[in-house]
Amino acid sequence: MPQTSLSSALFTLAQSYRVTVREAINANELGLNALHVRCLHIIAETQHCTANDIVAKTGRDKAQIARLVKDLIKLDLVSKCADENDKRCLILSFTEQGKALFSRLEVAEQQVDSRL
Amino acid sequence: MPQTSLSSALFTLAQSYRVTVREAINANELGLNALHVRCLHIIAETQHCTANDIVAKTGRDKAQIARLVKDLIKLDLVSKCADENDKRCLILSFTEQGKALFSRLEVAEQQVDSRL
DNA sequence: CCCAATAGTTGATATAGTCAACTATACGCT
DNA sequence: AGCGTATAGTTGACTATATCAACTATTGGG
Repeated sequence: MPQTSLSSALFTLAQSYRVTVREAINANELGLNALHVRCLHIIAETQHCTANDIVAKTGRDKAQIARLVKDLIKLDLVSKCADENDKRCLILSFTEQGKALFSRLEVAEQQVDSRL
Repeated sequence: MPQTSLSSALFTLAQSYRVTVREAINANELGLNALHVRCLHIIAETQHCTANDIVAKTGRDKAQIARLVKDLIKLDLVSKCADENDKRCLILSFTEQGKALFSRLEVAEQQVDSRL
């Protein structure tokens, strides 16, 4: 690890992460990118996750998130359903396929993790 | 730190890094992005750095690197000069301005680093 | 009931990344 | 030397990502 402690390590790690993840899920075949993956994580770890939660956690533009989520829905990894109490909010949750893909993802990530 | 050990930490860290760096150098004003910064790092840490070295270390397309380097030169942060022994190779080095900016960058990165 | 605020969507546009073709120089061979 | 091939870098055309602004639908508070 070179003198430029953090940044180089960070870049290297991120790159290694990306490669591993892409292989684990069929990222290329499905047309998924790093942000799609990030969305999946947030959906997984957030109770009653909405698009707006993803916007808040990623700091990205809501238009972009709307389109990413649309992709995930089109791939049948995620489904959305209006909140009973507030019909503006669309709660996102995994489909069975989505759950399966996400667990493959977690395995892959632990591989990177253990390589540290 | 949540259960999804690595990836979340990585994303959070990367985001924190980006924000700090952007503020440190006038990234927005200068029109620099994360990859420009990465290029600066590689130029700093590589002896007789060429565009090709950057391509090798980042794994990015050489067209993209060519354009990033062109930006850095236009901003007068970096200068290029043909290698005596092989005139195809254009050696990249910091200008005085580039050095100044890079040291601000290093300070900012150490802030993120110490926040760990 | 009206107004301001919020969640999400869409269209237009800007920025970043990729692929293929090209120029110029260098190297190895006979 | 002269030829073919490899390499460094540049450029143009294209695709993918990201951003901005305008819009709809719903909500909550006077």
